[in-house]
Amino acid sequence: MGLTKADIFSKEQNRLAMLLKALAHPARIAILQRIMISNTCICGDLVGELGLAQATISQHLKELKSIGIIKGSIEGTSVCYCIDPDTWKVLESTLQDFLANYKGETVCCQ
Amino acid sequence: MGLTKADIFSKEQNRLAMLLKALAHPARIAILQRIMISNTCICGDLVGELGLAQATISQHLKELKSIGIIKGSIEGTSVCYCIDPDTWKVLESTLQDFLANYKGETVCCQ
DNA sequence: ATAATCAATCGTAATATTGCAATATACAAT
DNA sequence: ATTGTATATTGCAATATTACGATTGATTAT
Repeated sequence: MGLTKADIFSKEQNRLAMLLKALAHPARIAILQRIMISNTCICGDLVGELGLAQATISQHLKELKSIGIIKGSIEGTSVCYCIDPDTWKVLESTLQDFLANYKGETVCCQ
Repeated sequence: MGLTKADIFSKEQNRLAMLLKALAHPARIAILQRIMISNTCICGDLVGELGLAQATISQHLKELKSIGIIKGSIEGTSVCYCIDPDTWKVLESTLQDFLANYKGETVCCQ
């Protein structure tokens, strides 16, 4: 069908899946790394650096913004994007909780 | 176009994106949580619990398996799936590295 | 051998994602 | 007002994902 049955999963499961989905693209990984390293970001820089068209990068930025991972503010003639600390904290703790469920190797599947 | 331009990104960026993509679905989150909590897993159990068709769950398991997050072995009449410790470690450390790039709030975007 | 059970695969429909050219919008400088 | 510069949006084509019914293959019980 192509439509995720979100209603049969918990709010937390859906939220984590959506956050991960927003991160699950090399261009968005690269964009976030770039924002984190320079501790600021202007879209135009990315167009030159990433090798993707301006429309495509704008679209990826929009996706990251819509889920709340980044936020942007107009900085003179261009737009400054940066990580949203609150969402980032949620992401970190949610991921940590998820990963922490793993208790190490099992006795089966050997 | 719909085809990710994998060649313009680094191996690490592509690998992380692919791992996250494999996790980025509520059904796969739920499956992994179930495997982790019970410390073992049989596909049939999931069919009853998740509310998805057997074919769909089998497909999600295949996806997790193909990226190496889980591995399966035949356990009598059914198949036993469990977390692959090696891939899990890679996932944990790669994610940690990625998240650690964030140095906290910036001075812009206020 | 036959039936029963479990999981994988195939085929297909519906929907989502990726990427970009073209265009639009917003603002600054002239 | 016009031109330039930066980003957003639209429209579209190509491809990927999600879901499931139907079928197949493999194993166990009879």
